[in-house]
Amino acid sequence: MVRTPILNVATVRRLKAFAWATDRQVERLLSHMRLQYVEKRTVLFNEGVSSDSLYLLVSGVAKLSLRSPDDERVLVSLVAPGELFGITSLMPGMHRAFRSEAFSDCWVGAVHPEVFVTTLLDCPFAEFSAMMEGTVGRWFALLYRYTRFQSSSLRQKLALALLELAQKFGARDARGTLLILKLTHEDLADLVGASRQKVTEHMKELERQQVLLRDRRRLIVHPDRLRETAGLPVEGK
Amino acid sequence: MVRTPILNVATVRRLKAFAWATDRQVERLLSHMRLQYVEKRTVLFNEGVSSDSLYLLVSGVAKLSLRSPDDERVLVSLVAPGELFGITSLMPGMHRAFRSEAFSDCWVGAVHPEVFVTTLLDCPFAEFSAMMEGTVGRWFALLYRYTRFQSSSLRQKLALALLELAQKFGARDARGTLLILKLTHEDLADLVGASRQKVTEHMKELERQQVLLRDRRRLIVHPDRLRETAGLPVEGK
DNA sequence: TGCTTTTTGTCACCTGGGTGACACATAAAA
DNA sequence: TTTTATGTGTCACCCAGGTGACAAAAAGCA
Repeated sequence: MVRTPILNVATVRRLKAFAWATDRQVERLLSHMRLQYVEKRTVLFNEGVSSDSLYLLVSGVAKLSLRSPDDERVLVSLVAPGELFGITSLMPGMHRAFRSEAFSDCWVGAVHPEVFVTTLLDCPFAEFSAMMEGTVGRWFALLYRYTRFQSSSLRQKLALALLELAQKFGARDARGTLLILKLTHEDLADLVGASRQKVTEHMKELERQQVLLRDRRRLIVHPDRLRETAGLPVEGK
Repeated sequence: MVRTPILNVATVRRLKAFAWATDRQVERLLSHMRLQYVEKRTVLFNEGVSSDSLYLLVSGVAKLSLRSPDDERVLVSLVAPGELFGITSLMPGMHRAFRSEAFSDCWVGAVHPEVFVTTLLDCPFAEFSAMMEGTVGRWFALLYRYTRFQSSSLRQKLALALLELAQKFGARDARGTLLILKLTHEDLADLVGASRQKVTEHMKELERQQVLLRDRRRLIVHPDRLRETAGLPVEGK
């Protein structure tokens, strides 16, 4: 039998969560929090699903992870009691970046992100989340790329990096997406954490496979094929 | 001679920056923005310094990078026109995580983070930034770790990961910092992106070097020594 | 307490990617 | 132009870390 923990202001303070909030705010927040018991190994949410809850870990350890294309698992982070997680819910456009599951038996509190924002910060949720997306949204993209890197070959890393560059610096072109940047192989090497020589080799190979082509020192890439070599699901399947 | 670009609401819209803001807000923001020309290779800010400006890239390409202990450079990201960068300034406690320099000649607009927040979101800056720190602050720590991973050996990655775990799950102990978690070598392997076998080897070695010790299945680590093997500057020098 | 399952430790062997070296091509500068 | 600097292509060689395999040790479980 598991005893339900008491979740009040004192508990929250002990957990060092919401340190900046007043007692009244915390109380209000708690009244909207659904406390739930999650058994070890249970999945709280999966990567890719849309996100509508923000979680506070009350006790136990939660795990954020990600399954790479070749089915390797990446353990992104372990969440300690008192930490908030499931933060993509603060940016409504965004889907869960990671899967979350209980690393040990846990007690977890769930709140709606709107309630969270409006009780702790008096400003409309829509404004706040737009702000978040405009400022930190990009940082998530970075984190996403780096976690993917973890279990990728150099070739895949290159594809991933070029894909990101195509999104940022790409211009439509008859032959594909033109990168309006002059990048040396050394720059790419620094970006993917590899040696210049190997980058040269792989770029040649990607060219041979028609994944990209070069016009002087400009790159023209084929996003779908890049996505494929990166091991990502191809758009429109 | 370089022609100063005109920065008005129309320009901002074209850049797709602050898409969520009203014309009036954008106008107000622009009136507080200091536009500056930054020549290729010039450093805008260095990692580790305290951050008091938020930047909007108006034209050109900016670069976020980081120098690892063994002087390897990591190119974290290239910033495209219309993007905001120098986002740590929104969390006052935080120091710059990366160095920023001009990848090509750039025009950059700088604003004070307070002005930014209070014009776009009517809520006190202090509250907003506390909120940011409490929610996305941890994500920055992750990004930081992953960017460091880029140019590290397995031994260093392990040290880095254990250090993070010690901060989250550590309890003071006579012999060092006790991790209140039962972690298998496989968990650690997933965390650093390595094979279980090699993790075992390195853990044995770290034990031999007294960087950590084991009490049954609990780890007791020595943060200073971990920091040293991770190639980070040791606290208190 | 014994039995089963999960971890740990340690091999031998293989491979992706790092390193240094150097010729060649391309750009920038004079 | 010619000169000089910077980027690219391709070697041969080396090593950190991956893989598979298996025995020993712990931890759970009846």
